[in-house]
Amino acid sequence: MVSAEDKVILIADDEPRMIKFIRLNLELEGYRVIGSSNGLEALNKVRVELPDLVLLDVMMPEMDGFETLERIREVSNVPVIMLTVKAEEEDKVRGLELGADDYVTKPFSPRELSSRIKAVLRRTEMPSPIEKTALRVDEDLSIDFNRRKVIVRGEKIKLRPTEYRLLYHLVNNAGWVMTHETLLSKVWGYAYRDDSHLLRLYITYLRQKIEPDTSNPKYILTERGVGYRFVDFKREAEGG
Amino acid sequence: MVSAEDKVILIADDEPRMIKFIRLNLELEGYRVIGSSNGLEALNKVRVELPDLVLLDVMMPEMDGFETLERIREVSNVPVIMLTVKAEEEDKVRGLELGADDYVTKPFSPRELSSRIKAVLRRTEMPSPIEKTALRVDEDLSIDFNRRKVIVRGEKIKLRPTEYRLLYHLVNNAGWVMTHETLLSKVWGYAYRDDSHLLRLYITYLRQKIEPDTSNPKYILTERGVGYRFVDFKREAEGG
DNA sequence: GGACAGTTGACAATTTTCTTTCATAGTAGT
DNA sequence: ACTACTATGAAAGAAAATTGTCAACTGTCC
Repeated sequence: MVSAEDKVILIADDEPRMIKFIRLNLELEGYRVIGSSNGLEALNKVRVELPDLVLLDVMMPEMDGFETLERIREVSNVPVIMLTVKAEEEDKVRGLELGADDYVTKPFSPRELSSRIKAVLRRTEMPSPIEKTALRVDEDLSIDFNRRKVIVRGEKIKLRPTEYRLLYHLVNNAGWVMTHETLLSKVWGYAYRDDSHLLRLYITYLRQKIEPDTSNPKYILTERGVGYRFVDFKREAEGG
Repeated sequence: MVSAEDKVILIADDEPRMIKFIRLNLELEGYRVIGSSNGLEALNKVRVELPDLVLLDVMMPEMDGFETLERIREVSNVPVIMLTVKAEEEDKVRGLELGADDYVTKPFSPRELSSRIKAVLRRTEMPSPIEKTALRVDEDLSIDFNRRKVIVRGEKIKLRPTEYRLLYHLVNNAGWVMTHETLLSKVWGYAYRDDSHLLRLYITYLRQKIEPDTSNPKYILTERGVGYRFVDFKREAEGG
């Protein structure tokens, strides 16, 4: 389904030549590569593009790699590999403590970078779901991703694997709009990113299973022309 | 947030610096850390200290990680994560077959180690050990894993060794979905993890022996595309 | 040999996935 | 308000994958 070929890698580096160099090599291996020239841009793209891995240059103007990493960690658990010129032990420790997954010192060979990426992806591929136990969306719907159980108005419902994966991505980003492309890419793989028919079909399936009123959805909301959004139940509950 | 409070982690590594590095990071997260510099020492401490998890370096003088793991398994079911320098596929297989719970390759980041530990603890924590006494699933089925006895509608039935092991893993994780891979790996060994045909066959055998109606199973439920799940009889009984 | 556990092969039944088609709802322009 | 247009939703069924079962084959132990 989602093969290694569908992995999206985000690079943040203020040196355009470095981005070009990395992009060239990674695309050869079948990754999809997104570039960004500063920390803030990278931070935004992490939210929007949901990359599978981030390469973060430590030395960038304005917002350096460490600060960027810190702020990425506030919104995402995406694996991060830090890039730096010197192998300062102190930098390394700091990066790792802030939640980096690995460290590569410049200059590096394409082979080295590639093998580090593979290693990190392999390690982090384990299910990183919403750790807790059952998730209570509201009194009518609760979802337990660990036990793979969805309860609708007191009854356990059956979800097919694809429906389940789609729901997972929607709920995991509750409150945020997921574009058609992103959802297709995450659930079916990058090659399906234009197949909006499929997405609509499975959205329908899901709604028929969890929505009380299909023609007036309260969980899976349509964002016309953009994508879908799962209701932000965490904030809704607070009443703010 | 999973509290690491009062979890005890035992490390076995002949490199004092590695122990120091791990200790530093794990204590920051609230674990209690016990070090040991060789396999024999680790084995003793497993018996005495009853740790919640063991980190076992593969390469140690005298008694290596595999042998240590083997001997630990004779006296304890404590979860074990193996540490090794290279991701040798062969080593990995061997470790998993001997009953390791996970595998981390050096060098690793604190973040990675921490998340692996959390994952393993979460996995191994939930299913309460059913060893103690005979288990009454419902009025038609009870199982005594101590005496290797299974009673179906009042009559003792005979299970073959493999059927028995399969049932054991299913019941031991009642309410949780066990993936094909996990079951195959636990029951037949890691090398069989792709042989889903075998699994299906034994599921059939088991059902024919314990289910009142094979075509509508009430104990062993199919989770299509994923694996199987033994009914969560503990919760079902409560009526929640 | 005979009994038994384990494994492999074949195949039908079932379920899931995807394609196609048509209907409907929303939007912009007039 | 009407029309034309686009995006979305729903229905039906073909195609593909998964699952359950029967039967045959292998090897071991007595």
